[in-house]
Order: sequence, then C-alpha cells, then structure tokens
Amino acid sequence: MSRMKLHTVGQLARRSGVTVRTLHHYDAIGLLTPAARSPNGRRLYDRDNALRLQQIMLYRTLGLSLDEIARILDDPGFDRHDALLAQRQAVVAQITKGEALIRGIDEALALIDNALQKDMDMATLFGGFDPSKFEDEAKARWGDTDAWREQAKRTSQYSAEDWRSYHTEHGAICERLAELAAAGAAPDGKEAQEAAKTYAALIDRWFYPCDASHLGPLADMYEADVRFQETFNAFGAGTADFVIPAFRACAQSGE
Amino acid sequence: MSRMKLHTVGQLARRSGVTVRTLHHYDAIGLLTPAARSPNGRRLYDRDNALRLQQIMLYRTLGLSLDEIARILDDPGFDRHDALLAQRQAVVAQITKGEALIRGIDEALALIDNALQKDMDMATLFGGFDPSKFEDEAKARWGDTDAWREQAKRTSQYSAEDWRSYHTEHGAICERLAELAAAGAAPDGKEAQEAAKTYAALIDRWFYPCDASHLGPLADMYEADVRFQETFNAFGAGTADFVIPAFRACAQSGE
DNA sequence: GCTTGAACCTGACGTTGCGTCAGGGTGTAG
DNA sequence: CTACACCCTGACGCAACGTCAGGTTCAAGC
Repeated sequence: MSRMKLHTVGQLARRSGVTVRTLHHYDAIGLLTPAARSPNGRRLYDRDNALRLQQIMLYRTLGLSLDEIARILDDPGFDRHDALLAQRQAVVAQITKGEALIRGIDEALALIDNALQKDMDMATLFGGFDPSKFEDEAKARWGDTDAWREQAKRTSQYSAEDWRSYHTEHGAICERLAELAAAGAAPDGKEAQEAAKTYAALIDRWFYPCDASHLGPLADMYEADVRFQETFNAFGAGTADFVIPAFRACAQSGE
Repeated sequence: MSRMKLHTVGQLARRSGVTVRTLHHYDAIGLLTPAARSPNGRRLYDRDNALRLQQIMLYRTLGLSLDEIARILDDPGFDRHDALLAQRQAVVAQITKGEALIRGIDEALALIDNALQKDMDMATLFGGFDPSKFEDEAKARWGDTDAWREQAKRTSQYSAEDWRSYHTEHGAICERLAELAAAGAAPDGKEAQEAAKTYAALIDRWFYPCDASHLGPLADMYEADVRFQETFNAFGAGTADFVIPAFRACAQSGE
C-alpha cells in the first residue's frame, strides 16, 4: 500500500520541470502539501502529489492564478467550465487592452518620426509646443501663410529668457481658463470670452497678428491634436474641453 | 517670478485625475518631486510639476514602467523612439502570449464540453483517463470495436477498490518507464521492451485483450492527446517521449 | 477661543509568484 | 574526517500603488 516510491523536493522538481522554491511555495500556501515528511523534516512527495502538480502546471499554463487553481482542484462544487470561461474573458480583455496600447504607441511613434523628436521636451520647457520644431507638420496645416512666416521670424529671435517670460504669461492665462472650466463657467459667457481674448492677445504679442477671429482655426487645431489638449489639461482636467468651445464662441462673436 | 500658484497634493490629484497616494509614491521614488514644501512640510506643486505629471501619465497610458518613464524624462541621451519601439515589441509579445492562452483555454473548454467534465478528476483519482467517461471520443477513435465493448463490459463491474488496485499497478509500471526514460535507456532496448510488454499485460488484464501488437495504435493515441502524455510525464519529465517510441518498437518487433 | 471636519503628514503592510540569498542541519562518498 | 550535495526555515525583493493607522494642521463656524 504505502510501499510506493516517495520523492524529495529536488527529485520532484527535476522530474516536473519546476524549481525547488516553487514546491516550497506551493507547500507554504497549501496548494501542494507533500504526502509525508521524513524524520528529519524533509518533504516527501508521492504519486498523487506528482499528479496534482501536473494539474497545477496545466492550469498555470492557461494563465489561472494559484488561488483559482486551488479552488478548482479542491472545491468539487467549483465549476471548471465557468472558471475557464472567466479566464478566457480576462485574457481577451487583456489582449484588447494591448491592442489599444499598440495603437497609442504607433501614434506616438508617428509623431516622433514626423520630425517631432523634440516637441515633448519643448512642451515641458515651454508649457506648449514649440512651433519652430515641427515645421513640416505646421506647414502642412497652415500652409505657407503670413502668420507662419511671421512667427518663424519672431521666435527665431527669442532668447531663453524670453521663452521663460512667455511661459509665465502662458501659464497665467491657462490657469485662468482652468479656473473657469473648473467653476463650470459657460464657454460663451462673459468671463470666458474675456479670457479667450487675452489668449488671442498673447498669441498676437508673441507669435503673429492674432485677434478673436483667429481663435476658430486655433480651436480646430487644438481639438485635432491631443498634445495641445494635454498642455491645457495640465492646468486642470477638462480645461481643453472648455477652451475649445470658448475659442469658437469668441471667433463667432468677433465676426 | 515665484509668484505662480502652487497646488497641494489633493488639488493636483483632483486636477490630474490621479490619487494622492500616487503623488506620494512618485515623490518617494523621485519621479515627481514637488517644487517646494510649506513650512509644515506639505507638498507644493508648481506648473512645471503639473506638466511633468501630464508627461508621466501619457507614457503610463502607453504601458511604460515608471522606471523607464523616469529615464525618458530625465536622461536627455535616452532615445524615446527606441524606448517606445521596445515597449511595442513587449506588448506585441504579450498579445501573442495571450492568443496562445486563448487557444489553450479553448482546447480545454472543448474537452470539457465534449462530455468530459469529469475526466480530469478521474485522471487524479485513477492516474489515467477513465475511458468510460468519454465514450463519444473513444468510439470515434476506436469505432465499435470488440476491444471497446470488452473494456466497457469489464470496467462497468469494477469497484472503487478495484480501481485503487489498478491505480497502484499502473503507477508501478509508469514509474519503471519513467526510470528508464530518465536513465536515457533506448526505447527499443531490452529493458524498455520488457516494460512495454508489462504495460500491454496491464491493459490486457484490466481492459481488453491486448498484446504487443496493440501497442502501436496505443502509442498513436497517446501521441495525439496531451492529456495522456501528461499522465506519463507526471512520473518524470520526458517519460511520454520515451514511452511512445518504445511502444512502437515493441509493436514492430511483435509482428 | 474652541471644536469640528477636511486635508495633510509619515510609516508600514498587502498584493502575485516566486527568485535569491543567508545561516545552519544532514547524509554520504572518498 | 572532510568535502559536497541536498535539505530546512526565514526573510527580503520586485511593480505600482491601495489601504489602514496614528498624529498634525488648517479653515471655518459657534
């Protein structure tokens, strides 16, 4: 009866392709308790233990947690079928998430490849994208416009100190916009419109001739590029969603 | 200059959609250190902090680790492009693994659905699959053979005690096979052939008339179904890969 | 001036599945 | 008698925070 061969941890580990530590662990959490201990306390595993280990390894290759495996093996009322279906669901969800990640990464890679290697640094430094660093993209968007040439001419002269100064001003107006957004102000309300005009004035002073009517295309651009939205949202969640309609309203009323 | 608005943890957390604990954590690991502390030790974040947090969150949505994000943001020599490509690779690998998991789970589900709900329990109890529990599958394989009818007739009479007895015998011969496999014995060697014949005798005594010539189809069956292989491998890794050619050799020489 | 609630602080443990020492016992072959 | 192989029990480490616990501070209302 109990004449069958018993194995030590090392033997079972080698036979089954797991580590000794793994068996120690399974013993510690009660997932696989050795059939006996030698007088000196050594773990002794019998055939049933070996078979159970096979089951454990099988379920582990299916990605189930040790906790779930324990329930499947020990609780006769536990439905294997349901457990596997649930696991399938979880893996599918994980794959879906992974695919979304890939899309996001590809998008980011496309931006970087598109001669934008530095724009994120610039965003950090300047609180906004540095237009001089993505001429290709900007030209495709704005064409060979006067505004573009003007800002290119002006910004090429700015010193680091100028940029810091711009940064401060830009931050101030963005904070104002974020406050209004957080307070639930109407995008076409009086305060929002004033803030929008202040923003236009900022652009006008630092980049190119800009009045309220220019805020429409600007809103389009911000809406089209998450990175712009993120620089707004850095001042408070939802700011971009407030700024875009506010700029559009301002452009409308200005015409 | 330093007149700009500073936010406390709670404020920045709310604005940015993260938890206070997360900001504490980022501070603890040096990923996002607040610009200042109030006299009473409270964390004070400035706009640069907020912008950096946005960057961190952006990279986090792409699945990068905090460690990598820190390198990307702090080490100017670190190539974002390469980092993102590497991350893409990792995610693709993870998706591939997930798809393999799905296939494995579907396979397992198919087995369970195929009227096999109990076979894994049986495997645990009997050290092998209980043929009476998957008639559909077995019939499709063996057809309406005499062997099948014979084992069905016999096994239907077996008591739990009989099964335990079978279990012991089966375990003994499997261990012998595993020993030979582990020792690197030749599948067509003398000892292997004797063990194979012992196995055939076991089948003969417990299930249906079986001599060496029947081991060929048996080997085919074992090769076709991982579950059989696993019951062998429970006695030592690689046992199945030894048993299958050994059985075939035995069948050849027997003819 | 006092109390109260909200917000802040610093530890420190829990999670998942082991890997990886550290320190010490045991058994056996030469 | 001494290596050397193998066993044991802790216990820390990892990734990214979640979740108390115990104590301080702040702004506001009575």
